[in-house]
Amino acid sequence: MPWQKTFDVAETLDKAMQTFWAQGYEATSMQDLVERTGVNRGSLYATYGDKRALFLAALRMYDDRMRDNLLRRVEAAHDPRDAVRQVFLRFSEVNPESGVNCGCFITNTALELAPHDADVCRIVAQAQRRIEAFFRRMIEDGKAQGTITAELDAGETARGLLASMIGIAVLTRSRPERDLLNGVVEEAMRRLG
Amino acid sequence: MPWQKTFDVAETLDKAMQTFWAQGYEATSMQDLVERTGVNRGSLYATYGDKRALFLAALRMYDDRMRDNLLRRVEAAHDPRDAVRQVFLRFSEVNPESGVNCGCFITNTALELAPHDADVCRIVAQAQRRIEAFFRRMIEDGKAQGTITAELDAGETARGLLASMIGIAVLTRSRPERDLLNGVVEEAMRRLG
DNA sequence: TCAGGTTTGGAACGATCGTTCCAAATGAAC
DNA sequence: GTTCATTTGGAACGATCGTTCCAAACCTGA
Repeated sequence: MPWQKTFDVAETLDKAMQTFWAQGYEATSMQDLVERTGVNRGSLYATYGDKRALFLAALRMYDDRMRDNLLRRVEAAHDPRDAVRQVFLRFSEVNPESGVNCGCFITNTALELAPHDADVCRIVAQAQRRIEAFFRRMIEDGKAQGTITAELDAGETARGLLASMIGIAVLTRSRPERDLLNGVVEEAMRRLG
Repeated sequence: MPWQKTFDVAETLDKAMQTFWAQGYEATSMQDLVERTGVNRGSLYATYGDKRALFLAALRMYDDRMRDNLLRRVEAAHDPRDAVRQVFLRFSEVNPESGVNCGCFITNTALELAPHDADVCRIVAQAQRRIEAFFRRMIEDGKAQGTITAELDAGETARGLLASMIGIAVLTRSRPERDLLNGVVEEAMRRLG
């Protein structure tokens, strides 16, 4: 196979992303990635660069999908109040595709790498700001439509929802109890009135 | 020094704990621990066992201190409402001793190891349940004293505060902005009425 | 003062880490 | 069919990982 690769670049990056997502950066070896993607060492290095570059590409892919496949679609398909709930449910419920819930890749990375890697920190912080802005916009829209309490401070409440969402992503990995996670979601929704 | 060690066992464990806390388990090598504690390899192994045992001892030490030096003291020194705020501030403000804020060791560990290590998961989940129970008790006491809104469901609100606290611990490492962290604390306190 | 058992420090182990390198395989272009 | 740029698979690199081991240093009890 000379003039074109024998593997799908995006599909392989997706498998690498799932591996990093589930195991973290340090706990994932290049050998793990070779086995999970089915692509050889040399090809991985030639295509994506070294381990850190591959991780950054995976993180950006996750970030892009969160923006395009989650926030955008949810905003288009639901009223503001339900849109917020849908985002929460995404992180509290088991992924129907993989059958497991690895929480949030951004949140996992925020704790493991953000304090020690400026490039990672920038991507993570930007993703968190985007979610915060999404919540704020939904709250403002909901207030305008009358489905969310008008007295709320949109900015402060959005920050609170962001923290709650992150908390859910963590609890999902340490206490995957349906009652607990649903309870946190309901408590968060109740703040919206 | 034959019949007694030349280093303080608890003090050395404290230094190891701070290293694991700041860097995580995988990113911390035994060589790091030797340098940070000033204790030699052989002594660390003879005293604490292997790396995982040392980590578990450090995690238990953190858990014990959170129970004895944070929750217990805060509960004794403040009214229920302020006690909740004090716990939040502990995780959102820079530690005056170390000069940095590494977030919450339990939360860091919840993401990195809890899904893949049953012993770690048990310690982490128990610590989280203890904080949740603390919040619930403070809410019930505050309701009885009239400083917290009587209409609140103590159990559900406590779960919400736990998630918010975890969110703060994560944001501290990825977006250490005073306005953001204070805002989340204020939003959480506002729920108590 | 001497003997005994414990701690200590550092050398050394095999395994695995991330990374590099290269001969073999490949299929489009001529 | 020949040529050739490119990919491929796996061997191999040095570094570092967690861990083990042991001679030397040491203080306590006799």
